[in-house]
Amino acid sequence: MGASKVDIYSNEINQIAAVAKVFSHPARVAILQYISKQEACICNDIVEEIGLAQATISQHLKVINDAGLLKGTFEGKSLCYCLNVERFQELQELFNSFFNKTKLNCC
Amino acid sequence: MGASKVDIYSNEINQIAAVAKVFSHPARVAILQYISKQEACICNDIVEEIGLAQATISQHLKVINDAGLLKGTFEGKSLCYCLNVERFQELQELFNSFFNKTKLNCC
DNA sequence: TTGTATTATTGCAATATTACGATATTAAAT
DNA sequence: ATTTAATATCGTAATATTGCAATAATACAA
Repeated sequence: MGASKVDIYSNEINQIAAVAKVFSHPARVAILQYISKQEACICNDIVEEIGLAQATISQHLKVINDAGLLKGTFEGKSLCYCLNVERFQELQELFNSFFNKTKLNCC
Repeated sequence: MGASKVDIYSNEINQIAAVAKVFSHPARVAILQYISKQEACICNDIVEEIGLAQATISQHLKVINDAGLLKGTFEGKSLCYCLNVERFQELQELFNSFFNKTKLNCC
């Protein structure tokens, strides 16, 4: 007991939940927002900006990356974290399709 | 350590994360979907439908309810869980506004 | 190669979530 | 008042998440 029973739900449902989980921690929302705000997506003042330890930020970045939301590129010296806007859009559409479908037949 | 540092983020960011958390468990997504599908929002076959213990479903319903997404009414004998579509719409718009704002200035 | 700056990984402690059985609570029916 | 049903709450065990310090790994510069 204690573990989510992922196997009893449809793929669609698990997918929605997995995507939502990415956005379900304020640090990750803040990171996404910050990354997108940067002029040329310049990098890791994220740690200073947000005020968590570097290890913690790195961990959150991994979660964001696993969702396909990062597009890493190199620009001179340092790694550049960049939002994968296409994927981001994709997730938005996934959400909207769930919301719209759910709204349809309700009392 | 281990607890989310909610106080270092803006209200907006915390709000997004809180809303996402509701949808971040497949059982809750399934419940929302099921509730909306029901003809007149008739009630708690949710337990049978989803296949978790009654206590567990009740727990998830509490989370959904705390987000303002339930509109309980009585219809004859038994409690009727009903989706609060207005609130649901509100959350959708919150998400979309975050997504849209974030998409704007990116490389 | 050696140093330096940046990011990732590991190990661990604190906290949160998930799930369930058992036990209330509530409301209608008898 | 009792019974019966539906739902909520409590206590507890299992698992997951969050956060950090310490330690790798990586890449560029000297």
